[in-house]
Amino acid sequence: MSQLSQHPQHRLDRPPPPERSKGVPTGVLPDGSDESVTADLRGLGRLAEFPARATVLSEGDTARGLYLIIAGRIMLSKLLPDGRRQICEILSPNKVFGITPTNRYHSSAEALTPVHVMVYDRSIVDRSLPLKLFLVEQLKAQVCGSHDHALLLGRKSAVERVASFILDLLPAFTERLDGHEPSLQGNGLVRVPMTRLEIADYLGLTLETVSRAFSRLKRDGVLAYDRADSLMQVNLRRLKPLTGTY
Amino acid sequence: MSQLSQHPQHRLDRPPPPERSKGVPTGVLPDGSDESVTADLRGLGRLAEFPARATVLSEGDTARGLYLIIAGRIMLSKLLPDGRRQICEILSPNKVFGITPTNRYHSSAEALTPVHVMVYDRSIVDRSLPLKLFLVEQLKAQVCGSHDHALLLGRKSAVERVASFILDLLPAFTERLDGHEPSLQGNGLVRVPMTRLEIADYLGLTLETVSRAFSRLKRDGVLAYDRADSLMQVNLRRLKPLTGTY
DNA sequence: CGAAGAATTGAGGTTAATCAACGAGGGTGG
DNA sequence: CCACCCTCGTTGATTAACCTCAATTCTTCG
Repeated sequence: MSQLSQHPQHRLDRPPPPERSKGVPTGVLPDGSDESVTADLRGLGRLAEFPARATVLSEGDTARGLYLIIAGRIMLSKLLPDGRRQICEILSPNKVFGITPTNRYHSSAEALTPVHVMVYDRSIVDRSLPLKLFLVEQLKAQVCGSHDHALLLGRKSAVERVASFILDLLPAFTERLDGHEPSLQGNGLVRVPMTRLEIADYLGLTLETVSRAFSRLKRDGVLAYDRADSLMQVNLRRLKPLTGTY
Repeated sequence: MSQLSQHPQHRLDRPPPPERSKGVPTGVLPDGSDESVTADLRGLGRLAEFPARATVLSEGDTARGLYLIIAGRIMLSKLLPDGRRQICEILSPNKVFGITPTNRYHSSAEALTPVHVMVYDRSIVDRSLPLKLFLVEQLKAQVCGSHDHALLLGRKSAVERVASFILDLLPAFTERLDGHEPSLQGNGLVRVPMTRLEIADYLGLTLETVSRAFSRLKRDGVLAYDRADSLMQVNLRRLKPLTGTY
């Protein structure tokens, strides 16, 4: 009856999640980096590497500097005092994090895959014009991405959220299929790099609801998979209308 | 049974909402602008004014330029094809909108109050360094604000969302009350500048749920009000714990 | 092989949405 | 000036979606 105890699902003690997908060689960087865009910014910072699931920075920590993803993926999250978690963004190479208008980090950053990042001290950021100009472009994209995420969180149903999430997993394919392409995408496996709990925290759902949505999409023939962490087939023509966006 | 028909509540035909609070003289600019910060950027753009509820720009329109709020408030929103709406941000003076990484606007902007804005053509923005540097600072704040909003939309209950919203209405007071200040704030009225529907679209709820949350807070003695558009008293000490954040 | 975490699935409960009725406030026109 | 209308807001009854709790299976790893 307490209105404080509804959305939650996992409070407080959150054991460190182990690295996923042990069947795949780790240490391999999953995302290709776009060398050209950031090449001129390399000299200003220092390179750092983190294994999957490592915490790169924590909400509330004193902001040491800015991070630029060279390779791998990062997720940004925020916690409520009772342990409810919201994953706010999932960032790819060339995206920045550690953004804050104050002197403390506003959200936590965790490596979703093994990552390579460039770290720029605050003093460097303040002085480097190219870095700031780069920042403007990246922040524009991140603001728009946040708006899409707000629309998903505030107005989409569970299935719509999961369908949207899966579609976002396939950036290489979302550009195509504007008309009549092969509806089955069978390029081997599409990796699902997050656990059901992480997906749930990203989509504002519980892990059970995410699991049920996946099962439903599988049962309805929209997806085909054997393992939770990879999709063998994605029927885009049927998936897209389920996102609520099209 | 259709999973497409849950969150909605208002689809398609959305009649133009009339201006609120007819009892207050309009044309008066509600928010004071911080002249100092943006003074040096004034010469680059042109000033424009919009009455309350005017549409400043629409999602999907070709991006003509960038907008800086001088006075008044703007809300940014996105629509799903079936009419579900999410208000993504509510912006105050010195904030910018019309941000897009492409050549089309990514969300719509509507005046919540009468507004004064500076309009900067894209070509100007591309060339003006001071403008870009200002942009960086503002975008940092907006990214963090979007993260807070994601946490609210994804993980907070209806009452927590409304309590958080009300707390955000009182920026002049949120800084105080870190310890033991007067728990009743009786400086005349706190204006609620949005209709229940707009609040609902901002908080990812229905207008009925918002209304019930207000009623509950009133019944519980957390708020006191006679009219829906202004609060006579806000018990901050009791409101804060209801936001889920503290 | 056994343990531990992740995922799935089912049963039941709770929140918020939906559907509906009513009332208050402001504007308009007779 | 009053009747009417329209929108907004409130409140109640009901429904539906999602959460919670729980049991089971699967995978991975020691």
